[in-house]
Amino acid sequence: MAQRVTLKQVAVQAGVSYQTVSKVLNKQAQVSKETKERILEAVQTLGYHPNSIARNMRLQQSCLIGYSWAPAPPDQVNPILDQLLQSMAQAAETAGYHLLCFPHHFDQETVTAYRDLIDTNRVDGFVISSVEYDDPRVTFLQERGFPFVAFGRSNPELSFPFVDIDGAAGMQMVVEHLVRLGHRHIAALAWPKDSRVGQNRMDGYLSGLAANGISVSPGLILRCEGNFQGGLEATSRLLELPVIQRPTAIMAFNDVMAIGAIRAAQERGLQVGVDLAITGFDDTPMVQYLTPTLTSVRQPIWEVGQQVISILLSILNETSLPGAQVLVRPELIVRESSRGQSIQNDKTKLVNYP
Amino acid sequence: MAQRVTLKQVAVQAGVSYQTVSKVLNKQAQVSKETKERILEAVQTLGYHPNSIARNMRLQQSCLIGYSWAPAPPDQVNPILDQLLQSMAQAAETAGYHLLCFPHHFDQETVTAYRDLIDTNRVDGFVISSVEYDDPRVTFLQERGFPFVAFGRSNPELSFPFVDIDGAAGMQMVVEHLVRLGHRHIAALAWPKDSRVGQNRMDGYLSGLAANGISVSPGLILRCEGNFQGGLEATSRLLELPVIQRPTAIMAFNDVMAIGAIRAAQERGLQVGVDLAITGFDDTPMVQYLTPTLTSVRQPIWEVGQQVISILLSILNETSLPGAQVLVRPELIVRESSRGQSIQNDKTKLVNYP
DNA sequence: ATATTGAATGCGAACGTTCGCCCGAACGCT
DNA sequence: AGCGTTCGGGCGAACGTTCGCATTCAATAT
Repeated sequence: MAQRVTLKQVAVQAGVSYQTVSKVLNKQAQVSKETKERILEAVQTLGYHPNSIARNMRLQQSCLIGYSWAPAPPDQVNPILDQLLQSMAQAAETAGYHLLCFPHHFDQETVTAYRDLIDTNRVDGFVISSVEYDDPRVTFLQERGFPFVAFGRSNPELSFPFVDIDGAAGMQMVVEHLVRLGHRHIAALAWPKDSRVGQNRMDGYLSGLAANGISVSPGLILRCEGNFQGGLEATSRLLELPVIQRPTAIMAFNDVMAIGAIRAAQERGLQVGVDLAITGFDDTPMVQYLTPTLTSVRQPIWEVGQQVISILLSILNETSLPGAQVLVRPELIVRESSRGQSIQNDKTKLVNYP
Repeated sequence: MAQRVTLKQVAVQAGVSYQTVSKVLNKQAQVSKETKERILEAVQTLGYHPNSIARNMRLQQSCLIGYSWAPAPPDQVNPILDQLLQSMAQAAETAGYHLLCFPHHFDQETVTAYRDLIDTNRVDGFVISSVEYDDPRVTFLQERGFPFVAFGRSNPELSFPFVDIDGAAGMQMVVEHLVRLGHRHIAALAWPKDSRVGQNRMDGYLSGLAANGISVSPGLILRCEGNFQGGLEATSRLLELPVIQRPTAIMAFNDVMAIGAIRAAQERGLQVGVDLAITGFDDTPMVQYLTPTLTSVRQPIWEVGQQVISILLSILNETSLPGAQVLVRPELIVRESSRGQSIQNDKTKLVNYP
């Protein structure tokens, strides 16, 4: 491996003190044009690159942003992880920052890993995701006064910078879409009450119904686990209701529940999209290849990643409005499962309500 | 934010020089029992944690492992990213290392990002994945003599440390399985010839046939893009062959192609799993919820992550056998699409050929 | 009694930067 | 001619560690 080139070697080559080289490179000094050129030339020929560890040492920062996430359960895949990481990494890189990814620990206290990274000065800030009510990470980081930005909200009374998807708006779009198709009996496959994201989507479902003058039928709201089995069983129960109470449309709170719902309907010989509308949430890439293709709500993850990093960087540079809170609108993707058309495999229509 | 505690403060508290504190903490010195206890007590009460930037500065290392990956195309999801990252991050953490994730650049020369990270001393080593023939990263890192481990092989003549899935073995398991069910006309939905992974899987397909005394029918090998559309169109062509040439089983080189194949078969009114066997590769979590559920090959990603990091760490500690090359066996997951049974949704049988 | 060991600890130096202060020279002004 | 101002650049210091060598003191061997 080539020996590292340092400031001093450049300085010798250019015949100046090494501190002057540093000044030139940081564009902050008043140096004559000639010496400046001489120095830059020496930098070129020697192939000098600043040692970031030494810079970090001097500047008392690491230029690293910590990020950790809960792994997806084995029967599911995290549909946004790839894009979120790429987006955040890209936004960070342009500012000279990088992402430090650390593993999620179920067993021990969650905040331990965060504390260690702070105590050892490894990171300058955090991005946290999958934020829940009374999230221990939020309270911990707030107590320590350590910079962080959340992807997702928490308790309304807690005030901290976040970026979140407007899940309520997304659900409202779905309701709107179904109502236009003539549906009035719209069921919801919801999550347990302790889910913050679930509550947000529920709000959208309810306000969507209200906005269209539809009264809520408690029997059409089923709370269950957000997986295939949950969607399957809940839908089975819905389809056993007396005809007059039975829903003509089912809104699942995520895609994998919708897939369970489709299976339940098909087992009863129903043609999804014709006899019964079913919608999902997340727009997992594969749902466009289901039979029928699934109507879902797509989250603008790239934008979330950009915003999260942008806010965090402004906090780190202390150029921030203290409590930036951003909501981004998702996008409704209408497909066969809610359209009542015959099945075609290559048509996907994008509808984005403004 | 609390003022940072340094070695010197601990030293003052314990009444020794700060270098002695360092020695105690690194367990390398001969210090008396009493002072050792006094120092450790001071460390406790002051809450001292070593500043990792300063350590890195002194030790001329960053304890960071660089990792970058090509994002999945928009209609697909990377089924292994989550688990691979968690596995690598976990393995790294136990050795005091962390993952530095940087974005993939399509436009510029791929190695630029790698070069920058090396030049600025940001990372101690790399993990690279999606390795192809004549991969520029391999040649670049070999030239620079910079530590790295690959997830995936490249040209056979290149010698570097890697961990790879034995894709050939996986495909052979599939052939074996299909032959036991009585299939003799087994088609392959393959990838373009420049794909290293594709070639590896093709080898397994061919040797699997040979091992069972089945001669290769060139008409049953179709090369196409590894996406839904590719699988759909290739399967359509296969199903238009004269009955005597038509395959009774189709092995797709990945899951999303298999999904396209299923669609093509269903459009012709075939019952997949009964009239025609179809298999995938990767065992993307969602394929267990397809109709019919999909037989696929599962890759032991957790193990890959552990091995990759373990090898890299041994290189960094110079305790390595120079060219560790590890193959891990995948696992065949048999489901309805190749079983010829009526459709049931909750039965998944695992078969792992030894 | 003196030389030889060994343990326990102190001390200087270095890793590669950045920052602020200082100093000399040149310049323009009264 | 004297004085303040600006420009160009040098220099010391510090960030918090770790490492190797020097030093002290007591114990043992000669």
